[in-house]
Amino acid sequence: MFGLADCNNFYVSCERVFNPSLDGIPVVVLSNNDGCVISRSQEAKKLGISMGEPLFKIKELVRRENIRVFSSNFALYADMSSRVMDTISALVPSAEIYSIDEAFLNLEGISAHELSSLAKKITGKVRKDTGIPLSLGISHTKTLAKVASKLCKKYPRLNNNCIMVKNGDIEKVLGKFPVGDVWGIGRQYSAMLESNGVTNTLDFTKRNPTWVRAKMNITGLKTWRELNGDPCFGVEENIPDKQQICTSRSFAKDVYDHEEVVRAVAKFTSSCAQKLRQQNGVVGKIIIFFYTNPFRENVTKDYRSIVIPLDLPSDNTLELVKITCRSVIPYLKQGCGYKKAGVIFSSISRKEQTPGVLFDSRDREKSDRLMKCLDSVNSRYGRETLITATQGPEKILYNMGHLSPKYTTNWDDIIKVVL
DNA sequence: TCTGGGGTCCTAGGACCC
DNA sequence: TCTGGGGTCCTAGGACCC
Repeated sequence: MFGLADCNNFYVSCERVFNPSLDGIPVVVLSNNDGCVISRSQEAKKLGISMGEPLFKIKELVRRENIRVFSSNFALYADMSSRVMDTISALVPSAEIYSIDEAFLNLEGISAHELSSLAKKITGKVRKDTGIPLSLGISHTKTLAKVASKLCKKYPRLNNNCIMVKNGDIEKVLGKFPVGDVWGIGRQYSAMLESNGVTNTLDFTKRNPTWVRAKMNITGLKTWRELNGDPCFGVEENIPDKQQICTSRSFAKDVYDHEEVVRAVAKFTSSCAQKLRQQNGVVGKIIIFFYTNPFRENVTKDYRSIVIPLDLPSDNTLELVKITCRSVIPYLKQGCGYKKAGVIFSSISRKEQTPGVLFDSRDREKSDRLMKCLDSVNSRYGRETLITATQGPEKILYNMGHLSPKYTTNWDDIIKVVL
């Protein structure tokens, strides 16, 4: 048996834990740079605000309905997430943290009559200990458990628990479940299925597997099998190393001063390097991209991505920043106002498994000591206490005008709240 | 004026090997 | 009429996820 635990309206719920005046009223949380809506309270959903809606398109609605708006406070959400995940993990044989607000549960060895009380225990304890409302779906496969958890959100009378195990029940549910809402079936496939006469999920499960394989490849076939009760995915406990690490941001304005773009690239590179060292990796290839505002007309447009293969794999912020900044300069076009830039680390390998290089003149021990020092200063005194000179004092602005306090991770904010 | 930021897996096709 | 047979590795692009 598999479970899927999914926090309801997670970012909004995090804001509400520390600010109960937000209960019962419409609340939304915005993406970085205050661009789009990425989390909505039930009341906000009722007002017709959809996921990914740009803020400027609903300005009038926000004013009229008195909707409370928040910038994304990822320090807070990440900390709340780990509290939720710890609470869940303590109650089940094992769990896979699937995203910031979701976990798959391995319910092996738990008898059918115990499931219901366990489910109540999990949602109850998470609510009590962390303040976060949680939906829990249970079924024979991960994909079916996902369906069950979505039912919780649709039917309040389920009380956030949905155990979907009887064949008759499953058929009834799938007969009404839109195929596009199934985990693994996105926009393209649901359009394709619809044009082939498949609308609900039960229709899909009745299709011939050969047809599914031909139209949707092996991934689609696995989804089909899972919906038919045949598990294809297990609960993965060990978090694998990332194969790619990316840091990118949109800027508040179009940036014409190219020195500012270079500084941003330095900042993104440092951030990637720090994430890279956390998993003891070294990077073999870097991709830098930057572009002008794609939504704006009548301006000089530019979109570029630069691929830099490294001769010597590295995890040293100073080396990497030097490389990315030097590489980006010749490609920035005069007269272009850049709106977004990013850095991707690719071809990542584990440091201890990377062979040495014959003509490597670098002093790796010294480099390791320096990076260790850099990371420990920044972890102790705050993320950008120690930065490269190239990164310089920050000038590029990011819109983050509705940020709540870091209630759980920043001492100044904690003290403010307590007082 | 204002439009997010991360990731994964799979496949086809090209370049290469003997 | 006739043009080998068996592989691997890499990359770009397309689909998906939250």
